[in-house]
Amino acid sequence: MIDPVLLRTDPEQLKRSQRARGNDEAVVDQAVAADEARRGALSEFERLRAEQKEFGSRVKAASKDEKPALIAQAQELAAQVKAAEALAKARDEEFSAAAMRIENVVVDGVPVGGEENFVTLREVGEVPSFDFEARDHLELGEMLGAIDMQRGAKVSGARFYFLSGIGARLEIALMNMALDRALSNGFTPLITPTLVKPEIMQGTGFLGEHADEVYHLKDQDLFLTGTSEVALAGFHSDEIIDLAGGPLRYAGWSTCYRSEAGSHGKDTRGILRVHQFNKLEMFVYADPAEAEAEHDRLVGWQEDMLQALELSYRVIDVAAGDLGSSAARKFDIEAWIPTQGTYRELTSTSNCTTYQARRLSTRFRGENGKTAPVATLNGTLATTRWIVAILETHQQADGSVRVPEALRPYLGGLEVLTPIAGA
RNA sequence: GGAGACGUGCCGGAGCGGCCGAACGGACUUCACUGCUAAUGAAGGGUCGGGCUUAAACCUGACCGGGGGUUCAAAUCCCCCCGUCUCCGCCA
Repeated sequence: MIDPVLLRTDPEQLKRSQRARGNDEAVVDQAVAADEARRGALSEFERLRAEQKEFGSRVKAASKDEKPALIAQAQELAAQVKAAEALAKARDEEFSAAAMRIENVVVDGVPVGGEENFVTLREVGEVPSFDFEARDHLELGEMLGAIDMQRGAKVSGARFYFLSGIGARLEIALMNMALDRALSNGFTPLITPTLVKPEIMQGTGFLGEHADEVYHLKDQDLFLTGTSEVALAGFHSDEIIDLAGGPLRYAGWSTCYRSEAGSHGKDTRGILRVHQFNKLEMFVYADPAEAEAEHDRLVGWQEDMLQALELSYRVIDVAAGDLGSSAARKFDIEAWIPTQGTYRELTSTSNCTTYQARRLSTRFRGENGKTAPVATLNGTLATTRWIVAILETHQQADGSVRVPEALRPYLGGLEVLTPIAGA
């Protein structure tokens, strides 16, 4: 939800943002008109309601003979109030619907345009090269007895898998390493619900353009979350939180579910794109004034992880047209995947400014003691997908995989993953 | 799954259908007193909107778990939903 005051005072700014995203800017004018209609209807209702209240006390004070006449008048007034209230409510809903169509105002400097218009901020690490034919992550995973797609498909269908043996350990190691780092950066760990109510799903904006990618349990009317961001954003909904001691940082550990509707035939091999995976997600509630600085910190912590895992990557500033409706800016970190000869997304971090918090009603007390919406930010710290980059980047000629030093403590000191016999 | 009780402000806890945005405690803020703290005394408060304003002040509406309804008038009466607690049963 955009700031309604901004809508009144500076609709041009909203239009500029809509244009940068490639969205319709007419919705801004529609929202302005709806806001006026709403306020007019509200004033009328309030005027009548005040009159009714005043009338009510006269009825009470009236003598027995006066009462019937007064009550008759009051009944008429009551009907008017009821009609005015219904109108005000309808106008308010129209305004909300119109305002919801406006997406978050992008931060200055975000590249204009669509998916292909991203700007590369930096490339880090040397792109790995091999003096042998590199194997892809699935081939390696099968040799190591780490990934079992066939049985995944047998049990649950396409895009499901088992992580077995060292594969299972590798994922846990990765997640634990991320968690340790999050803890040392002051994050509070949370293991979150992965089924949430419709209003929480709605509030986080995932029922917008991503609606068809979300699993829905019809009988219970619950949604399976595609990221713990959903539950983490809902965590402080309808609350006034205390940011006096700095931002509130949470690290959410959860399984994530994505239907991947519309991506048939894409990334069908291996665990790059799957229906279910694990993720450690950073989520921050911050003073809006600190949001951009915090966003940079989140990217920094993500880069620390990739560097510790000795991966080659680039950081991109995602273009306005490719941002989710809640995001004002988004940085993706993409790791080099040798067998694909390209960079693939391992992390994504968004600054949602106050957009998400306004919808979920999460506020804080500013210096003047007044409440104001907080800024929310989120970013990936580790996911199952990272295994793809790790296996491919650190593979050796015999199909073994060198374990990056930083990860070894989480694998009982293991230095190399070796293919299992008969694989 | 069955039976019952309950959901009021930051917390505890009252509340006859109109005098209730809500008694009374506590916490909190400010002021006074005290060498400091404590204690004591006094005063003050919620949230979200609308109007008028440079702003404050001011006027005004909504909000007593959520949503409907009855009534001239609802925290108070009725219905539905959600949540919490207790007991019984069942499964772990």
